[in-house]
Amino acid sequence: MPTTITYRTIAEDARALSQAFSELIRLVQFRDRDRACCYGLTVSQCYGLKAVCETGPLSVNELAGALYLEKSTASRLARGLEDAGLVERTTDQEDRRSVRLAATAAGRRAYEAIEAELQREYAALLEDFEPEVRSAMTELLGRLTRTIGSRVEAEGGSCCVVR
Amino acid sequence: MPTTITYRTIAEDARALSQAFSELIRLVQFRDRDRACCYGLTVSQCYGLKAVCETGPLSVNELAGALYLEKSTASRLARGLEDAGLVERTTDQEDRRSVRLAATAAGRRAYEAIEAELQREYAALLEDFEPEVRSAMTELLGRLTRTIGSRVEAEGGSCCVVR
DNA sequence: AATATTGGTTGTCTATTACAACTATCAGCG
DNA sequence: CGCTGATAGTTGTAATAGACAACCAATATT
Repeated sequence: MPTTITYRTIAEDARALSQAFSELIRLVQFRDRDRACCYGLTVSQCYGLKAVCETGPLSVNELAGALYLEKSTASRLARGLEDAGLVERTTDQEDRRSVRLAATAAGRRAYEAIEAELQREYAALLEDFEPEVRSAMTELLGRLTRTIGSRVEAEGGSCCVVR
Repeated sequence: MPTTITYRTIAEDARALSQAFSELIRLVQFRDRDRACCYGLTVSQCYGLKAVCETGPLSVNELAGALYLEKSTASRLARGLEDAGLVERTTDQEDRRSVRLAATAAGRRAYEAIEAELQREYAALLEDFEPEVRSAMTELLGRLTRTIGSRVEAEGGSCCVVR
C-alpha cells in the first residue's frame, strides 16, 4: 500500500475537498440518523450532552453557540436533556436571567458510554491505515476543522451570488 | 509554520478524529443551512442536482442510493427539482416503471454556478496551508471518506449498545 | 426612574426524513 | 396465457430539527 501523495494545484485540491466533503456529510448524516436510538437520545441531544460534558456548565446561549444553533432551538434541546435526567438546570446566581446547564451523574455516564462506543468505531476505521497516514489524517483533519471554524465565526456564512 | 506530524496510538487518533468530525459536521451543517437560499434551492435539492449532474441520468432509486435516502424522499426531491425546471423526468423505455432524471440546461447552469462558488470558497480556505499539507489533507480526507463509505454500505450502520 | 439590552421561553412555520400503504409494470412459471 | 411475486415510484402521515418573531424577566445605561 503506497503512500504516494501527489501535489496538485489549489483548484484541484479545492475540487477534491468539495467532493470528499459533500460525500462525507451525507455519510455521517446517514449514520447519525440510524444511531438516533442510542440511550433514547436523539442525535441533537447527543451533541448537546457532549457540549455540556466537555465544556463544563453552559448557559443556553453558550450551548447555542457551541452547536451553531438558534437560542430557541438550544432552549428546547436543554429541556429535552433535562426531561431525560441528563442535565440539571439551575439559575445562575450572578445573573438570574441566565441558566446553568450541568450534567448529572447519569448524564456523564451516558456521555462516556456514547463517546467510548464512537471511539471504538473510529478506531476500527483507522485500523485500515498505516500509522503515519492515520496520524497525518487526523492531525490534518483537525487543522482543517479549526480553520473552517474560525472562518465561520468571522464571516457568519456568506451566501453565493444569485444573479 | 512547522509541519510536525506526531505519531499517536490508534486510540488517540480515534479520539482526535471523533472530535474533529463532530465539530466539522456541525460547521458544515450550519453553513449549509445558511446557504439554503441560493438559486431558490433547498440544501437537499442542491445535493440532488449535484448527483444528477455528476452521475448522469438517474432513476429515483439510484438517486436515493447516491444520497443515502429512502426512495420516497428521493421521489419528492426529484419532483422539487422538476418543478424548479432543473431536471427533466422521462419514463425509461426499457422499463416503463422506471424514471430517468436528467438535468436540463438550466439545471446544468445552476449546478455549475453553485459548484464554482463552493470551490472558490474551498480554494480560499486551502490558501492558508502550505502546498504539501494542502494536498495531503485533501488526499487523506478523500481516502477516509471512501473507507467510511464502504463501511456504511457493508454494515448499514450499527447502533451502539443500549444496556 | 425610564429606557435599552440581554437571556430564555413559547408559538408558529418550514425542511428533511422515514415508514407504510398503494399503483403500475415487469419477470417467471405452470 | 394468466397467475404470482418482485420491483419502481408515488402518496399519506408522522416525527425531528431547525429558524424567526413575539414575548417576559432581569440587568445595564443614562
